[in-house]
Amino acid sequence: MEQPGSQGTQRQQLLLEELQKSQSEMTGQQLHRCLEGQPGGMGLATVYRNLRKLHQQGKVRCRHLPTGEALYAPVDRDEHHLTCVNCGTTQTLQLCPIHELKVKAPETDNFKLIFHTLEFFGLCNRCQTKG
Amino acid sequence: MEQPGSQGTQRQQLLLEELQKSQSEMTGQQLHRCLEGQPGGMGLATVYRNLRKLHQQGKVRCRHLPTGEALYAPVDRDEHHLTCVNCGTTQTLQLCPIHELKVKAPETDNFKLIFHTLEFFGLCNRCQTKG
DNA sequence: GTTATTGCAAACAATTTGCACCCAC
DNA sequence: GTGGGTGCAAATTGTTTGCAATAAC
Repeated sequence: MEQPGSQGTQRQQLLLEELQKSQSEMTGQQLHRCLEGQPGGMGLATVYRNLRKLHQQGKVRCRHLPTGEALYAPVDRDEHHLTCVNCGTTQTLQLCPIHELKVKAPETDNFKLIFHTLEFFGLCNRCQTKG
Repeated sequence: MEQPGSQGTQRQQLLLEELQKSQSEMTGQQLHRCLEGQPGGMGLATVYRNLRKLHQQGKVRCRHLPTGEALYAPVDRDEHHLTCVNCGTTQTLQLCPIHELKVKAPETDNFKLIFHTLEFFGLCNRCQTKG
């Protein structure tokens, strides 16, 4: 298993930088397109392989759209999402309520927490009034 | 848009009951297999169509395995998960830290919260010692 | 040299869709 | 009879894998 502190391979580093640069979360496909042509361009398979490794190293977090696409973001970007179950639009929530709270549970005793994902679902303003 | 309070169709009700009955989260495939043969048995397409509707009505929550499969659970079951990024095993966390905390953010003002998903990632006991 | 990483194309699997049929009202 | 819900099978799509070539150390 790759050690947490390691830099990772060049390609992994590149993906991570690309994600850091981006304002928003990116899919594997987007990362692939985005790096295409560039000197560091890489095949789709490599993109996915490295995204998985980055996730295993706790450097990258992902969530899934209803379409099944995975959206990736660096874990150090501490933001979460508000998604409308009706229209599917998402807004970013800068605040993270978890960090104001100690997670205290017997289950976490033997578990080394690295990051978490938190997503709120509900109805956006538009959909409330439309409904 | 279906109203939040509605009972939904018979099939939706059946799926919801099946999920309530189950101790653990279920995939679409499992629900399909599980209902097959039974009088209420339904095609795979119908299972997915109705799961989507249940999610839109805020009655069902889902999270995705690294494999891309979606796991469904009733929203009223207030549990979350602890997933090991290395071996992928998951434990259930009965406590929900969010409920002890008011989510106070400008973004949530016009948003009607229905439910949320929260998942912790890190290293389980085994993988910590192995690494 | 040995081992891990890559690219390509083929394979995979979960999910979605087209369409004809059926049911409820 | 009209509109929505359903089953089936086909199509779609994101992701993974096999394998030979390549780069890392």
